[in-house]
Amino acid sequence: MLDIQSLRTNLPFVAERLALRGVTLDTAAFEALEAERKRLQVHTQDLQARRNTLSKQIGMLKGKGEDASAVMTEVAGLGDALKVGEAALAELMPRFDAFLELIPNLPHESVPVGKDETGNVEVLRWGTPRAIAAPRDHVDLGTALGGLDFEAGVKISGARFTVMKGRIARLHRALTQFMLDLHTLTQFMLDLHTGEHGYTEVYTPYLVNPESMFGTGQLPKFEEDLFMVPRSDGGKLYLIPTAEVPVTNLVRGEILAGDSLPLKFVAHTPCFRSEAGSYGKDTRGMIRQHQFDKVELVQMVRPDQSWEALEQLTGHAEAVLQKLELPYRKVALCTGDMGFSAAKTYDLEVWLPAQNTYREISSCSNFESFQARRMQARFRNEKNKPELLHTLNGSGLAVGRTLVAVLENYQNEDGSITVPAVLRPWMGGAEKISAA
RNA sequence: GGAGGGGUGGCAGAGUGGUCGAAUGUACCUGACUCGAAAUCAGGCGAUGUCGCAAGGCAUCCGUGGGUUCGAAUCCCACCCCCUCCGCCA
Repeated sequence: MLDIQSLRTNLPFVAERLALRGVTLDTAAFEALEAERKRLQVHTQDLQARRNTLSKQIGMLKGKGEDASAVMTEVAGLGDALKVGEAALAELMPRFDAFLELIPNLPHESVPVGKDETGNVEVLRWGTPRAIAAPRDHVDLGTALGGLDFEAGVKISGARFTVMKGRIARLHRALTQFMLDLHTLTQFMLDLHTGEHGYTEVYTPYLVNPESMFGTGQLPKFEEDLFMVPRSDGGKLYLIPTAEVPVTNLVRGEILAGDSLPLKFVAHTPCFRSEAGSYGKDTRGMIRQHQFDKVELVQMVRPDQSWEALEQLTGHAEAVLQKLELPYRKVALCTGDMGFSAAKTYDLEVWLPAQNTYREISSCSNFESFQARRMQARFRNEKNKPELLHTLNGSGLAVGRTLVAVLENYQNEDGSITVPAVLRPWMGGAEKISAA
């Protein structure tokens, strides 16, 4: 959510920045709402003030045992006007809030201007794709190895669900879990992030309430992208589309001590996305699923440190790719391609030989105070006053897509997969995965 | 699921219809004392919104939402959450 003051005092600027995102701010509608709000609020609060003053007089008169009937008659005359004013305000304010809540964040000045993904700017390339003659994709490779079963996923749940088996499942676990078994790759990811990067591991609920979804910006605008679980009492829970939601909401409604920042969390969770509106996209393979695992990095920082933190956090995600020796590129999303809540986003795209292109495997964003304002997440600043903190997050990494990248980049001519050296401790020392 | 208890400021904890945004303690800030610190003493210290050039004023907030009343932290209704015990359960 944007700062309402910025709209009041600098509406043309806000509209101009939003226009870069392809969003047209209805400034006339805002000004009308604001004028109405001001008129009603001043009027109603004035009536409330008079009522309060007179009521206090009644209390004082009665305390002294004097007659208060004249004052009581006077205050009774305020009743109707007050009720009308309060009712009008109660009707207006939700409309006012709804208007604000649907406005996306303003892009940071360093964000390249563009209208869609073609406007994104490559910041760097790391690694050189290995020359692979006639590369096979992860579907062929995984199916041939008996480790990916797309038909089973369809039978059990439907399109965009996959079953993993055997050593591929273990490879995925190696890429995902920390302490479930003796050695896993997510343990490697989590070890890297908790050990070398200073993050605290958290385990969170996978079902969250609407307030949490509002806090990070998924609601109210993007409900169709979520899986909703109705409760017997009429309430709702949502399956998390990313660990960003439960982890960031850890600080919702809190006023943190200034010296507790920055907070850095890492969480491994499944992620659930309905993928509404992407019916024809990436229908083959594991690229776009309703359920996938992700290791997520989240930071809460002081406002003056969030831009440094974004570079740092992105570097942490890059380190995973570098240790896996997967070629990737780092892209600064342009104004027209950024998500609703982000002020700036870097995507990391990993090389996929079978697609002969780079595909998104991580998205790292600084939300500045946009989420914090929705969540009322604050810290005590130098003046001991509550101040909104800044939030950031990034995938470190999406595990399913990392598995795809490992299968495709480490494939051998005979269809076997070389296990990346850094993963072998979590694969029982295995150097290769081959058929039977 | 059953029975009981409870949700008040950063924390602890008073307050059961009126001068209560709320005693007190603690934390924190400022000052005094000190070479400095601790201790002690004095003063200050909630949040949000809003009006105003400013000084400052006003409104709202005592789990949430309704209601009663001239007036609600306090009374009524519903809901949420926490704690204790019993039952059930991985």
